[in-house]
Amino acid sequence: MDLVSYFQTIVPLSPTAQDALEALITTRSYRKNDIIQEIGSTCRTLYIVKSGCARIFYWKDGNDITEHFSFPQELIVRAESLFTGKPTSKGIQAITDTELYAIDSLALFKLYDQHHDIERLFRILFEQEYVNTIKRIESLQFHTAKERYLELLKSTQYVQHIPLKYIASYLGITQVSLSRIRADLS
Amino acid sequence: MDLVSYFQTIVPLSPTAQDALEALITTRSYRKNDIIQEIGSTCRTLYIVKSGCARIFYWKDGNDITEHFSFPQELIVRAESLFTGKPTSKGIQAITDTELYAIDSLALFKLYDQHHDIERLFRILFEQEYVNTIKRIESLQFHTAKERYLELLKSTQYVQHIPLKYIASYLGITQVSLSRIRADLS
DNA sequence: GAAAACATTTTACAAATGATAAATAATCAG
DNA sequence: CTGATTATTTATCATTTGTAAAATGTTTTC
Repeated sequence: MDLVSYFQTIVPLSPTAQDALEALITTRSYRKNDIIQEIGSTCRTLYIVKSGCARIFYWKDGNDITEHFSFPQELIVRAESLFTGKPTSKGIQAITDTELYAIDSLALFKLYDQHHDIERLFRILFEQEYVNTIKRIESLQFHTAKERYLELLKSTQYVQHIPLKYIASYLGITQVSLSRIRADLS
Repeated sequence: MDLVSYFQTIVPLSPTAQDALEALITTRSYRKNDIIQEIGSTCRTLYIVKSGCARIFYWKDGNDITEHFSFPQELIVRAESLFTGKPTSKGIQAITDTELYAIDSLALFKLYDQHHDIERLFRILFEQEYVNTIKRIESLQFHTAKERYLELLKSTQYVQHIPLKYIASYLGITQVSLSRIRADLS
């Protein structure tokens, strides 16, 4: 499905809003492991996954930490930079070969002024992200690592394409620990 | 400071928007430990703390878990219910004697249609909440319990009024474990 | 296809945290 | 004020997770 059509399922958009938004959307392709946005940069582009999957990651004490995975139709944005205009110590990387829809953030924010419905659309999209993030906190706060792993497995078939080391840090545990959990399960 | 004046520091509001918003804001007082919103209810009111502090909490396996603390000038809202219209297994409780600004959510959403600037104001307020939540994930994902406790201590002086059992579950550890951490620090 | 690079599992031991119960300390209601 | 209730600390032991290093498995590159 076309991206603007998908947006229409969330908020009805006026024809001019549709056109204005359409004009901003480009498609970009990345190979497995490509860096999509560099660590330390400022977010100036919103992405939505068209195909493949990608992750938000950062370095902490010499370890590569995965903070977030995105799969088709999902946003992938370093929100703490997008909303503050400040650089972030996080980056975005393609996990598999990946196609993304890209939207320039400054151009989008200009559209907010002219098109109330576009601002509303992205308000709602980010509200949904916010709710997902709250659920993630529940999970990190009071589920065991094993429970969190099983939850992730259920969430999407794409998990099988993701290297374990990425999954381990996403779950907040070491690779060794995840390996033990997997050994226990079989 | 008056709440609408505070809002103006975030987004300029037209005089009619100011009046419309002002008309929605009421003040409510609660005594320590009062339940502000019941577990299982649907969120129909946004609150902003005027004085005191409050928490969002839920029950998990017979344990009372604190998910969030709010202090003066901060929002306290069960977002997963506000944005979905569905009931939530979370509640809101006053930790100390507390005064809240209250805004009816359905009335607010109606104002969104008439006042682009009001929708923008709350878009930005919730974007800020979203960013805070992302920071919380970083903290839960890769800081030790001791680091998370020290971080919380730094964040606000109000922490001293909060019972340890609430703090422990907020940090994702048991009360006993938090007690040990405190013993280590002195 | 073989060497090199990278990913995952296993092992052994240390440290952190959980569970339970009991001991103290602090707060509240009459 | 005093007993009752609630909150916090301490102790013990079990479990989970971390760290480091080595072994094994898989993928990539030439």
